[in-house]
Amino acid sequence: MNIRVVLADDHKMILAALRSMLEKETDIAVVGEAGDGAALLELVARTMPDVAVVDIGMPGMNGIEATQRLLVGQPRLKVIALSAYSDKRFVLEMLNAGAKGYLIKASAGDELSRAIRAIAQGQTYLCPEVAGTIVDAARDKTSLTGHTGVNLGRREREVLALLAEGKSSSEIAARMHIAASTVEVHRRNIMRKLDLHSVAELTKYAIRQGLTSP
Amino acid sequence: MNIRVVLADDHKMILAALRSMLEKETDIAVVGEAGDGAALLELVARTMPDVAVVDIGMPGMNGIEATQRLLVGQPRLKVIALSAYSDKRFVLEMLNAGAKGYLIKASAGDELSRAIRAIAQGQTYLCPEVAGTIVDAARDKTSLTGHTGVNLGRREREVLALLAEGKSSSEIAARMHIAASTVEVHRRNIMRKLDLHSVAELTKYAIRQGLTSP
DNA sequence: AAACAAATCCCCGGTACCCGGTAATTTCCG
DNA sequence: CGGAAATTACCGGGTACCGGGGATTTGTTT
Repeated sequence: MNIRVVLADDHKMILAALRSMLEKETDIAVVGEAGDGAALLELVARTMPDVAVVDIGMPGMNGIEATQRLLVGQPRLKVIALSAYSDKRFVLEMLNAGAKGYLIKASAGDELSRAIRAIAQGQTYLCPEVAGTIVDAARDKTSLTGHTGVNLGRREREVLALLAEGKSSSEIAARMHIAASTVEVHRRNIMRKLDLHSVAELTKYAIRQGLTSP
Repeated sequence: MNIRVVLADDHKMILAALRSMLEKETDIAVVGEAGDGAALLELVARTMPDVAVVDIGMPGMNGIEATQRLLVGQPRLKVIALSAYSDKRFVLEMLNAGAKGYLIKASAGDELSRAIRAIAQGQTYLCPEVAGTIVDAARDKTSLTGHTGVNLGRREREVLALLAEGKSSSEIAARMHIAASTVEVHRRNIMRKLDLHSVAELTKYAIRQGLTSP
């Protein structure tokens, strides 16, 4: 019985490359590809796969949000997160969202098929780099017991996205039809929540989150 | 006669995936993989391939610098740039560096093999998105005739990298053992040269250049 | 030698960011 | 319903960014 897999990434070429890598495995069948979160939701509902390999950094709906929504409708689906970064926040958020596996793109190529098989059997698979961050986080149990603390509000995400575009507070205020002072409060709350202290760090976080493109 | 190809990308999994995609083509042989610019130089000198597929965003030596150095030693080598972005500056810099092809990762998967065949026959291959930016640039011929205007000095690149890390001017000054005022001059010169006007834009540019990781 | 670019340093002024606190309203969830 | 969170808004202060100018040294090019 083949393991039915769908792939989600915003780069078509990466999708095609991952597909041909997985097609070499006789026990794995790639039954669909999606370029963004919305397409992934539709694809999963239609094809009912066993495993979804989801890139975190996708435009529009990012991988974390897509995973949350996905598992509401398809609780039996197994999700493997695929990301360029092993950032602690992403790992925890993605696992909290319900992902059963986490790989970084710097992992060896054959780790993906091994992860798929492990996850399909109900196991959890983390690549070594990520496993390290998990045990670190387990030390200060606050970050595992509660949520990660990084739950930005809808408006805060909007502000963050515009900040990362290079917009000034007043420009953002005009765009969002609120006072500049409010924009500043949002920014400061974002910085406090994420423990970041400069526009550069905010920008990089927004890029990792998929809120804007580099 | 097979086309001998080497691949360079900082993500091992992407390398493996691209390799298995290309191995389906009977007339293309992948003879090596490199994870950064230095490894690519060594690999090319050792294997003497026909074509090098180079990701622009690599840590350490980025794809543009690697391409320049590569073509000094191996003028007959054909380089295909592979990037997540179709930014005008990168396209022009990469082509000026000597690349014969430019693909974005959002291109269709089979474009890579088509591009490799075209380049191996001495042609030039640009994906549609990039071709558009080229003709746009051709309109104001200044950007094609002369250099792209983006020739940052060594110190300017150092400042830019630290700025994109979230460091303040005084922190950068301490790190580089120069006065804070000098750091500010560098920053302003960078902004003027690149026509960017905020730390967020500088950060994104630095990321695209591979000067820092998101 | 002269011309030029790069890198270094300083001054000034304006603006926007960064951080602190306070507080009202709306929205969401137990 | 009641509390928590999100969203809205303002005040004030310090610092750093942003843009303009000028000046010197060094090294390269012509």
